[in-house]
Amino acid sequence: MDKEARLDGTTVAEHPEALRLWLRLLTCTQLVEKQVRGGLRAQFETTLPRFDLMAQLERAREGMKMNELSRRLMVTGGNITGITDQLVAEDLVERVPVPGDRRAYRVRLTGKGRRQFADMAHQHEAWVVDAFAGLSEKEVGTLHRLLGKVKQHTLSTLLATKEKI
Amino acid sequence: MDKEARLDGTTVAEHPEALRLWLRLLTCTQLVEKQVRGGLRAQFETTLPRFDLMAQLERAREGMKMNELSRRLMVTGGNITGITDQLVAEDLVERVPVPGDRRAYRVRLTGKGRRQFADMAHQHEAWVVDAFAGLSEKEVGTLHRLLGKVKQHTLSTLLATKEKI
DNA sequence: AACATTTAGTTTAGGCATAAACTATTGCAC
DNA sequence: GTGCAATAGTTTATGCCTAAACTAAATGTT
Repeated sequence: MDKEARLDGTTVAEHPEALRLWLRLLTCTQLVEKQVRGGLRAQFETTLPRFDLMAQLERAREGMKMNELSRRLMVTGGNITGITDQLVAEDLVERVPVPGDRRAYRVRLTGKGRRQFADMAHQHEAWVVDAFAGLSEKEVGTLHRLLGKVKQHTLSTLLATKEKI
Repeated sequence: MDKEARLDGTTVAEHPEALRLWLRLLTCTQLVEKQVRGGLRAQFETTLPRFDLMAQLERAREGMKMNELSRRLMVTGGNITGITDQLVAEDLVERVPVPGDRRAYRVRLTGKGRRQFADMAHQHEAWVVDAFAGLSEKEVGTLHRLLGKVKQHTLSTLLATKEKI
């Protein structure tokens, strides 16, 4: 049923716990993502990347530049171009020029986009709350804290790699 | 830098913790995945899906049927067809007929595939261990346990949805 | 002013993933 | 044994995503 089954004696001789943890983390993420993607598709005929992009814009009334979106969503610029093109075509988002820099523009939600996002965000929250409903409040806190440590550690080694410190 | 920035007051009025947790879970997974994908690409000129498929086969000496791979890796059959085709072309994997069922066959590692996988698995483990090096042994255990609860809960609601219980 | 570098965004080629339609075989009901 | 549903795997169309090459505009150096 899932990848955790992959584990066995020979591969994980030395640090089985880390590998097991990684596979479980991956499985959990995939399961929740599957729920969310399915819901977005079934109820709103949209996708997670489009939702994510709109979520970024929702709290930037002035809009956001492409490279900012790219950084925030942790995806490449070309990808942002593609998704933005779609959303523009459906009039959910618009490109507005940046005065003083003819290379750049800001992307921002249209009225239609803002309304549609509000609907989706509401449902989205419900799906996510469901996904973690098996945990107590305290457990949610613990999980958040521990993942915070993982994030910190990984981010710093990632930066170290890139900047050759 | 990452999606967690997405959060703000209006969207998460009721269950901010669950949403925050979800975004952090997603971020962690993406960060670790990025490390692993990058490593596989740089050092072995391969990809995570290919590695995952070979990992499944490594512990099935007789090989595995396509639909079994599909279930285990949680991806569609068509996808398995494509990845298997590539691996066959590189002689890392072979299709062997199943006696008594001319529709099916088993996919299994070749000698070359088995040797190459051993190398990769070794490196892979190192990357994963690194990713969680910021946690104590006890914290790893706690994280694993809590994610186990999430997995259980999500799996059961997912089954409930599919089977219309 | 002239030239190189950087920055903003797009395009292209290719891999991964899906859903849905398809082919071929199996096995069951009758 | 004929017909038909289920099963095994593939194909097709489409979308996400990346890296790398590209265009155009801005900036910095001399």
